[in-house]
Amino acid sequence: MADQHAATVRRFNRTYTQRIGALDDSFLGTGRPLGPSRLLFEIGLSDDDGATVRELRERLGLDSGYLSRLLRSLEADGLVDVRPDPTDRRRRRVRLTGRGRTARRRLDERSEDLARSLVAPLSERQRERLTEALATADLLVRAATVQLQEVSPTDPRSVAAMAAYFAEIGERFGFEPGDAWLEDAEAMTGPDGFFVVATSDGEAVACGGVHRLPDGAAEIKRMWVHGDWRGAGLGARLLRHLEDVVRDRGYDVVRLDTNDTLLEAIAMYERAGYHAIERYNDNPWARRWFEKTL
Amino acid sequence: MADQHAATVRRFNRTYTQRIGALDDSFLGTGRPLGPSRLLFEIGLSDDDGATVRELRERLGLDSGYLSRLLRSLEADGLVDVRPDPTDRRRRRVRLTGRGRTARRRLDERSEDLARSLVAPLSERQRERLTEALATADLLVRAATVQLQEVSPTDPRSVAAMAAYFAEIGERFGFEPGDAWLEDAEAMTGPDGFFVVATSDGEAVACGGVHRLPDGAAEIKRMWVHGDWRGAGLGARLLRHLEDVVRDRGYDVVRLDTNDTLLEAIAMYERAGYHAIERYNDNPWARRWFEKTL
DNA sequence: GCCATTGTCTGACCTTAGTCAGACGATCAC
DNA sequence: GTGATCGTCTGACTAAGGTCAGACAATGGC
Repeated sequence: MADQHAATVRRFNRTYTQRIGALDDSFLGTGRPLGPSRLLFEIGLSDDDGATVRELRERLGLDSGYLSRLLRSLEADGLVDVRPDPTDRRRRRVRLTGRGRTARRRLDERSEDLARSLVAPLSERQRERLTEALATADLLVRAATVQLQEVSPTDPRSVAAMAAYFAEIGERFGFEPGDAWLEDAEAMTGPDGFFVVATSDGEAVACGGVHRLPDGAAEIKRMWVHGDWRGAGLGARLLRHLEDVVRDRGYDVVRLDTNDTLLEAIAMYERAGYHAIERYNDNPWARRWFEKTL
Repeated sequence: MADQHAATVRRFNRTYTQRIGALDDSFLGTGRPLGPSRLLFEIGLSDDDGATVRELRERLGLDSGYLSRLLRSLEADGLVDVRPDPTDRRRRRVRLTGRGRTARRRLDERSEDLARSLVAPLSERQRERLTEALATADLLVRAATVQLQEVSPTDPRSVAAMAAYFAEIGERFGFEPGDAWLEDAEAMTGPDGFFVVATSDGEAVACGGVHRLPDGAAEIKRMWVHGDWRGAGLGARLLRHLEDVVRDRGYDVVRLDTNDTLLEAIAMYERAGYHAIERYNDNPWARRWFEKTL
């Protein structure tokens, strides 16, 4: 079974590398070599403020020296504009110039043409099947390659994730975190607590934290999955990961609370072996309480 | 609609290049750079006779000088054995040595591990969804990138395709081509006839020919699609292509015959606008006759 | 037997991609 | 204010990937 999955992935890899990869390289190479083209493409994805060099480095996974050189070549061609970030003058912000946007648009068109020419020989029904299959594969490959990492709850990624979390429950239940946020953050560090963020392309797509309850049990809090990512099994994976770390830290009981309208979350907790218990805290927003013995 | 297909393809491309492509490169690079590794891999796909240099060049799409150099480096490492082909001493046949097979196997294992590690974070159900999606995408991408080209009916690819065709109808209907094969081949060249082969990875996966009937109509013959490729729309595409060329050559009527057990073929002809007519030839194997006005 | 063609190889050459060590200014913690 | 750290850049270097023109032997067509 496992072998069959691997075999399919490998077969697909071969097909992809030969048929699309080759085309892809040629499409990006409109006069410019691949490196600069990819960079141009990536810069164009940023908002009006542009991107910092560091962001680009992470998104593209490039060496700092190499990236710097690539930027210089784009700058020499008048395609980008690099200037210090006013809030931190060590950082530099990169933005497309007018010419850069034009070049980027041309690249975009070439890429679009390429994609169209790939599906052109197919019938409409086949095209739909292919599109559906690729969309599924895309979602799952992204989900499979999400990075789970323990970071400080005050790390920008954590803050972004928790802000999204609070915005969401604020909208749904009128919940307002107030100052509790900061106190909690502190509890989720040190020897007893921790915080985990799942990132994809450097963006936080899920998070969850653990702190110690007065009676010595661990409590999972702030568990959140980005709306676009629900249904990809990310929640279950994150939960599993949190439990693994909790176990390593010597806990043997985990508790958590949730609202009774979050049916999918409740179902997931139950599938993961949690059972309902009595109210163990005074969280006004919570309606259901769960516990699991590790 | 069309834009949605292209957008999905592009989105997938981006995901693929970032997540799998990068890993893929690293996996193949076991000490050896990518080029030699891919070559090693490709040589290992051939049968015991090995592959000719030309075959490898086509399958990998490499420059002849470059390939020659790559071969030399593998040869220097004692991984392959290159010697003249006894039937045509201009050609050279490449075969893996014992060490080559070992190296190739190691590569294979790494690739397998990589594929497994990609799907590892997913649940079994997700793995199945991914596998299914990739298999579908694989088939359709292959189908979309099949090359249709007009070649002589005596070209090795044509001969291979027709041999497969005759073997198949021989098995199903006890049909024996006898000498008719050669005469027909001649009719499918020159100004009045032609022969088209569809190839994928250099292998013939479908074929079809056209010759002129005594009354001036065109007749499609030897239309065949490889068993593994049925259901991918290749037959319809080939038929459309043949019709296009037929029209260019100034014909305005096309006819063809088939056996009544080939239900799928018949359905395809009907979908393509062919209508049944009376027997117009003395082909003992035929039970149905069709015509289409272009 | 001759000439054109085919199949492969060699040498010379070029671009792209990427690494590494260190320089240098800006910022942060105290 | 100072030392540590951060963020970016520069210079020097290397390997990989690839192109092109021609050499040369084997083969096929006539």
